[in-house]
Amino acid sequence: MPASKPIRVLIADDQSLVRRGLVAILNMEDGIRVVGEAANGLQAIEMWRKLKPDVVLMDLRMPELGGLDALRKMHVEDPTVAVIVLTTFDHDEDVYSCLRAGAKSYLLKDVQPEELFRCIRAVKAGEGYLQPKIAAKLVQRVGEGTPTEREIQILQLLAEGKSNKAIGLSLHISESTVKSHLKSLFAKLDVTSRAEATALAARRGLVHF
Amino acid sequence: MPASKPIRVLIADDQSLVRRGLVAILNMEDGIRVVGEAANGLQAIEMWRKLKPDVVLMDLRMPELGGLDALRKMHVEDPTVAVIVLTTFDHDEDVYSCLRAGAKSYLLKDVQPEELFRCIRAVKAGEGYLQPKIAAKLVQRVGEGTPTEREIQILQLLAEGKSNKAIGLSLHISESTVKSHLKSLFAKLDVTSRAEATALAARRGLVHF
DNA sequence: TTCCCTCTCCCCCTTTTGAGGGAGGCCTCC
DNA sequence: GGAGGCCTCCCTCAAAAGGGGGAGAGGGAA
Repeated sequence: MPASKPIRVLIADDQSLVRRGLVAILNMEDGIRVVGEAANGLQAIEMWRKLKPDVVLMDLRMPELGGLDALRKMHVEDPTVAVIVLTTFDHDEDVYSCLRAGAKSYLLKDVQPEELFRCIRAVKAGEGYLQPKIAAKLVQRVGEGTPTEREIQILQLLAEGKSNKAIGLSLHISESTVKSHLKSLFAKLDVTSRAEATALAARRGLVHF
Repeated sequence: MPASKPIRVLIADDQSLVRRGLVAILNMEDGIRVVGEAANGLQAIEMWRKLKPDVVLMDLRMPELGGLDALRKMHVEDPTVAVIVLTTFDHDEDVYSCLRAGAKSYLLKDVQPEELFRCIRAVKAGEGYLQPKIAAKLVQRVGEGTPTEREIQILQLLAEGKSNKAIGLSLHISESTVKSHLKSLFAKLDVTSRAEATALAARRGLVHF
């Protein structure tokens, strides 16, 4: 029992129910201590600067400033920051973005408490921690064509029900160009219609409604 | 302080993190006692029969048997059953379905613990409990045309990227009929394209990917 | 430099979609 | 018995979408 120095954890989640629950669970575990709670990204950064916790447990969907942006800002200030993203959604796109932004781990909220403890300890030790489910997504990712920024932009407008012409007007490009982008986007997503593309975008979290 | 008879609560949620958190929070509150935990709908029904709790706190998305189906079965056995649906999503369709199925309340997980306690006490007292946000959805609901079963069915296939012809083949109806249904569906949803319909269906939870 | 990718735009062509009508059969509710 | 809703199917027709091809400009990497 390392009663010497408990791991100091900061929690960032906008749902107070989840926050309180996490506090209760983590504080029951030996060697782990919650030292702060934040309800949004701004608070999280602020408290992180003040408290310098060993590990940050961060939700993604938060008001004011999302977890991803908060993570990015922390990573700029301290590239060694130990952030575990803990979220309900396994939107592929979020996983990639967070890990690219320097997250040490990406956990789904259906994780077992014991695994969460293991993860916190691993991250505190400077290691990364990936669930097999998440790791599989990364493997799948390589090789697949990744949509470009422009394509995502068009996908967003498409999902709002806009026609190719309307999309072209919005982005100040010709309808032909829109169709051209959509052709390569459809190929990358492996879909054949805009309805299918919209559904897939919703599943993967490519666009945010 | 009613130290006399605490309200006996059963929790049904597949995420052990949430479950444990709820237990910790609820048990800290005077007059409320968690008497059981279930990880899916089947377990929930089983434990509900055995324990006869005063109040059931139920998540919707669960393996084996979802919260809605579990709620329905309980309601058949005991129409006075006191179920509070506690979920992350405010998909309009879920709200209507649950309340129609006999839920006494529909809470989002971003609820404050204090409001959760109030809700549990109200429901135990035989009252319903609706957050203003949820109540507003119900008001909005009336007057709007509600999609029929058939329309939802077609919407589902549409969101999978199927063409009208393919949808017709799937449902053993003519393409003309599909177009006919889509016309009234579009009017009800107030959209003009299938991509828009798909996006709206995703938001409202009309279809399940 | 050459190669590859992205973004931009164009052509051609067929198929699908969406909006307008209408109509008959089958329900249920009043 | 009607009224209204739903499901089924039909017609027409213009617009949109999607699949095939090509092509030039720019940028970054090998």
